[in-house]
Amino acid sequence: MPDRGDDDSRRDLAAMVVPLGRALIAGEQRILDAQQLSMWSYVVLTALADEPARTQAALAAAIGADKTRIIAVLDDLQARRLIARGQDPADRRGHLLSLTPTGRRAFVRARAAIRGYERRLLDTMPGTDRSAFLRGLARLSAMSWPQLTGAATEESVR
Amino acid sequence: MPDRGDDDSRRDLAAMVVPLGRALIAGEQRILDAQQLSMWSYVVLTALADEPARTQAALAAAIGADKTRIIAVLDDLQARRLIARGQDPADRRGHLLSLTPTGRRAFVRARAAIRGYERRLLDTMPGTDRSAFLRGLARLSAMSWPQLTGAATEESVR
DNA sequence: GCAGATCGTCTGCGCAAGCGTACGATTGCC
DNA sequence: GGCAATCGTACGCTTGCGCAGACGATCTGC
Repeated sequence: MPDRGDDDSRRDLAAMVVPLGRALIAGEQRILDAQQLSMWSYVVLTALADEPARTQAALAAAIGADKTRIIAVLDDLQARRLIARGQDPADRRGHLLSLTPTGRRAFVRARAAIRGYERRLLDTMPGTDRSAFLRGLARLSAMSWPQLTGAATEESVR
Repeated sequence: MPDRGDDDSRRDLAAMVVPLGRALIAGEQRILDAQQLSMWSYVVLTALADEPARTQAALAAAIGADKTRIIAVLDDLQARRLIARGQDPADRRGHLLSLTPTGRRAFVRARAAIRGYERRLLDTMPGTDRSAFLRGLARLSAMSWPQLTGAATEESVR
């Protein structure tokens, strides 16, 4: 007999995931405030730490943001010498975006603080649950948007 | 040696949880559209199915909504005979809120559709991971807001 | 070398949500 | 019996976000 017992009583997935997301955002915002970073700034730094971007449009697409809404963020980060916004000699329309050494240090510091915060939360649960939780979360979050939303109407996901 | 290997490379919790929440909302919205229900309507029905409310303010507080913003929702649900908004003989200021039989049927139908959707998503992962994932998620989402956000600044969570 | 696409920037619209205020009706305290 | 508090309702303000359009500068295909 499959353990469907908890299925009827448990709350909806969205009813747990969404408020949790809100709380995580609020908690991380606090940490980032201490580092004078906004959430968007941190997302940008994360993306650029992964790899530099050849255009702002590409960066915006990579982080799922509106291309017009990251301009102010980039302006700020550039003014604080955390990123470099250089001319692309091969295409003078675009801007080459990369982290400065200062920017990379700031990012590493911010991420360490955030990782510490998350670790404190995750350490609330047993170790085996924690890794399974992270594995499951990663799997779901790796699914594409059409896959995730499409399962609402189509009959098979796999 | 603890398995910290994935910790340095994995994405931030919030970066996985928040988009997942958005996708879940979008998927469930699709389902609810088919039942002519909004997300707020569904949340209200869920709360009232659990137990009737003695005042609108209590209901709003229970679902974490603004008391002024559920008025239109209640108006609509009442007009469609899904909820009953009766006068409280003991306190003529408040309204007794409860599900009508029709409302309960609509709720059960909607929840079944949503559960099916979530099951299709969860069945993507191995069974053992699934239950651990749900357990961990439930644990995190059961933590209070001050607990979740406070871990950002304070040193102990437990 | 010209037409059409792309890039960064600016501006404005629309929507949803939270928050505060106000107000009449009503209740409970003392 | 009077005063503060509560309930439901309406209104407006503000913030954040997505989306769209426009513009000059620039690149690419042909």
